[in-house]
Amino acid sequence: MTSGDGTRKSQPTIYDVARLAGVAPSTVSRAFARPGRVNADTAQRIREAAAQLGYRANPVARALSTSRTRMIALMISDVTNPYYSELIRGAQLAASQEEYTVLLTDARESDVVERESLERVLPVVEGIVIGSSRMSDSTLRVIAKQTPMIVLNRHLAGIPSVVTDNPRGVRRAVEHLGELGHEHITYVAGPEASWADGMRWRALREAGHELHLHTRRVGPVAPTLQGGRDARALLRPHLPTAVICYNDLVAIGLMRTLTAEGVRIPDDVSVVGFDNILPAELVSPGLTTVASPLRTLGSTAVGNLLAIIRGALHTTDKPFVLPTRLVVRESTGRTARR
Amino acid sequence: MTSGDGTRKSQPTIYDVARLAGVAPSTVSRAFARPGRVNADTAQRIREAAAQLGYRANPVARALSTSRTRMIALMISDVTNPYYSELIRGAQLAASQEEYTVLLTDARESDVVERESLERVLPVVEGIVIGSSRMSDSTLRVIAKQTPMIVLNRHLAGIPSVVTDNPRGVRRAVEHLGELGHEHITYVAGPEASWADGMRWRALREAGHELHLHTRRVGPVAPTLQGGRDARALLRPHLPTAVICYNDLVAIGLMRTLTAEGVRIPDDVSVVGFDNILPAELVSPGLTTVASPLRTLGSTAVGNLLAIIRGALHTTDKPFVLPTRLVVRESTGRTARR
DNA sequence: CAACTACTGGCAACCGATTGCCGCCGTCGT
DNA sequence: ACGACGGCGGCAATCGGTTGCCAGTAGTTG
Repeated sequence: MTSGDGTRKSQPTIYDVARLAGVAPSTVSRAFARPGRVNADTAQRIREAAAQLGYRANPVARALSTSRTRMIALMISDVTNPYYSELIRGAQLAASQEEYTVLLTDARESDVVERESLERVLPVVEGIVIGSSRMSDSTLRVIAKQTPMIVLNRHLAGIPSVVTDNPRGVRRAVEHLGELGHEHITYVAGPEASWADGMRWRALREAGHELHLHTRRVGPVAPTLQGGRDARALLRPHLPTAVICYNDLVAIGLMRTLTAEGVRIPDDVSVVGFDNILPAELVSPGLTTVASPLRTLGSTAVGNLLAIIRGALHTTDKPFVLPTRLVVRESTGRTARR
Repeated sequence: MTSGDGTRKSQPTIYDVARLAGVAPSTVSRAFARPGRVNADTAQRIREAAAQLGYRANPVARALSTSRTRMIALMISDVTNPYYSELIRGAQLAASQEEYTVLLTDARESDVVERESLERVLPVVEGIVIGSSRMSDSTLRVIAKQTPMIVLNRHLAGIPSVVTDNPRGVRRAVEHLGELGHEHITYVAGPEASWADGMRWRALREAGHELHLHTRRVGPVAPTLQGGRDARALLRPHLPTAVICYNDLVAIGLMRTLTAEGVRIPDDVSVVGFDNILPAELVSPGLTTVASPLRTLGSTAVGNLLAIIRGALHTTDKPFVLPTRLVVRESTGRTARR
């Protein structure tokens, strides 16, 4: 009972090529894998035979004996989040440059799914980039012991990471609000487990202190549109004039809720987000945000990972820091309120 | 010179388990693969030994002899496009239900990249879902001959596909505009290679004819925000009162350009998009759009593909049609103009 | 009691590449 | 003339499972 498709004819193997070229299979293998090891004429004959048969090396067989699959995993918590679009793009970019394939594992915000897909994928990949994860530091360390790993926007002693320069970004945002005359800034916090959240709040406190602005923290809320809607309630009874949100989705959710109430942005409230995802540019008013170099984040993570796999880069403890940039749009301005 | 990571200790194999349990490796294999084939007591002993060693079957080795990798490919032209977020999610959902892994191949809108990543991925997967592709029908047919394939929103005789019910959706949109008093509808066309584009325009013509509305077609434009901006010029000299765009991105791009010019939406122009991607809900005014069941599209495609691989589903020629739904938001209304 | 069957477990041959080691051959040095 | 050596190709083991086939045992049947 063959499955319903057309004849899936078996690909030619190294043995077929060897027979046609009149050499041993091992010679065929070497002809492709180590140039120079085989006599130029022989190699030429082999290449012709291979071309004639349309031979392509079977990656599975190769992986079995070399245990190099040329695949890496990229683990994220939610493909649906626009934050990851550009990140994935960057990762793919860097991977395909070295002829690697990236296996996307989407945890769908569930730790069960995360564990399962990780287990399915781990034995197949040569390394893994943790874009985001619900797993504990210790669990991650266990995994890192088995396979090369890079972590994004999170700090784990002994495990290489790539992070964005939150302090600088926050600083710029605070300066911007300060220049607009705001004296109080409220931070809408994201998930407590988020390392970036801690960084942002701390940086905000410090910047506020230096620039003589009052800071306050509310939350945490979920890092989603809904989280932003939920944040509205946390801003009672006195709506602040300036709000910095954990990320763009939260900021957008909040803006929409406020706008629906008749609150004017930026006249009544200025709102700032983080990351600069695509929708930040599309909403009205456009969202002022601390932009992360999302694509670069993905590509340097993969680049570093491949370097480690290659043995070219030594597992450095120091996080690799990527610069941020304040993108000013229309969601921030002088307050019309007293 | 080992690479910089911790000791990547080799996983235990069936040979280790066999030794510990005092049986032959083949028995271990059978104990897991065919329940009942091995005596219950023996199987129990083997399971204990495996647990003790923390044995996990090596998927690469298994794939070599069975040529079943439990991986499928999902090919799309641009991960960055929000259209694919939900689609990917749906695909992952269906795949993980049957313990399959999906390999995302992002063509980055380049045929070279598309070919390369496809070649890298094809020998490894058991089947492929074409989410979008620049490849010609004949090229796709060649590939379909080698491996099970499902195509989305495109029709290829002899190759199973999953499509959205464009005619019905268009019909609803036209009725909606008709009810609002519009008498002329302009269609901003997408890429000529797009099968969906042809469907939409044809359905629009027909619906317009039946409902006694005038229809016109401009374009084509790229299926992106920029395409939408470009579309503005095509609407001169007389701005129509109602525009249906190839997809949401085009619609949003167009709306932004118009709004920047001071054109009021929907008072001066009503705009309708297709697909109902996330930003459609976020922009102001909210975009009225013919929603595709994106997640379902992804999951049924993968579901059908796996059924074909399993041999359970026969390669049907008939496209699998998924219903659309008109989502009315604020971008459509009665025209204030004469 | 012979014959037949069902149940189990082992042997060994794959799947398709990679690679250590050996041997053949021709060349060069002394 | 003989040994050393470099170039090149083949042999065979290996990666870790899967599976067809066979044999031994026990239970059943006539």
